[in-house]
Amino acid sequence: MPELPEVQCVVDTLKPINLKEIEDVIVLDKKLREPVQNDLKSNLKDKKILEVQRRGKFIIFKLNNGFIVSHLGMTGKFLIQKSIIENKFNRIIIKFKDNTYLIYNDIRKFGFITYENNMEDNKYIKKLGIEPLSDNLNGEVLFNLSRNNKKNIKQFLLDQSYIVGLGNIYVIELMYLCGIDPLSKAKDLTKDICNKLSSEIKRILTDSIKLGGSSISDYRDANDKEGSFQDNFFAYGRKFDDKGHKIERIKQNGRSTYYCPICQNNNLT
DNA sequence: ATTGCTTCCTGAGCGC
DNA sequence: TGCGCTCAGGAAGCAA
Repeated sequence: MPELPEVQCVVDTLKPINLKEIEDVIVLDKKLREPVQNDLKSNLKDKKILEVQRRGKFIIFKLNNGFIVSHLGMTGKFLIQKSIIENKFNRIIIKFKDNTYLIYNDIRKFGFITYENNMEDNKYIKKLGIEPLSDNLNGEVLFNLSRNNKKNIKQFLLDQSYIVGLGNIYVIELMYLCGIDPLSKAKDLTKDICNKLSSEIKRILTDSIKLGGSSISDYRDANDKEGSFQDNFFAYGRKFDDKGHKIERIKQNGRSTYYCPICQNNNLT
């Protein structure tokens, strides 16, 4: 579900919890992707939230002592509430000393929250690749990363150890925008396509963040507000593109790919 | 070392 | 109305 823009919008809307102190943690369901730690409550009690950051699709809450690391999976949400709004998918409730709440709500339970004493060598974070909105990503870096890479291009872009933050939707959109045949291999990318891809990655992610991300069904920010970037999709979920070309839908590695066989042929026009 | 299939979980939407 | 099927912003874990 949430890809980089959605996670960034959650992080941005979590700003009001900065400097709040945790009074209590109520675990309603321990069976998340990463089972809720037995000592989560004791580790979080009396801690102060200093800052909320994003790394890839992970959310990192920096505390005065230690960190919370979280991933939203497909349907995870963080919601700031003045009083608890009952919902059967609320999984963890963090109560602050000012009597406001941070709710972790997750229908499918593919997300998680863990407490970490330090972030050095964190098993999730240490595997992550380049932040696409940083200067560390450019066409040349992308070209070098994809050399000799036999993965198909979609798998390559989805792999969080190369570039972080892209998920199924944005990869589909990017391949459409750059005229990339989804059946081609990463090593088939030319320098020109890598340059184009790099700039389109930055543009589409930035544009989506401005529009509050994409809400397909479940995604909401910490204020329970929807994004609107889904109105700007060129390929994902469409039957025809803007040119009237039929959009084909195929399965790649178990996930849907929408693409235009006419336009997506790896030739820059 | 890679590739690709299955798994975790719940709900929506479809055809019959 | 209800059943059975497929699909859904992710990604670890496994077998081949």
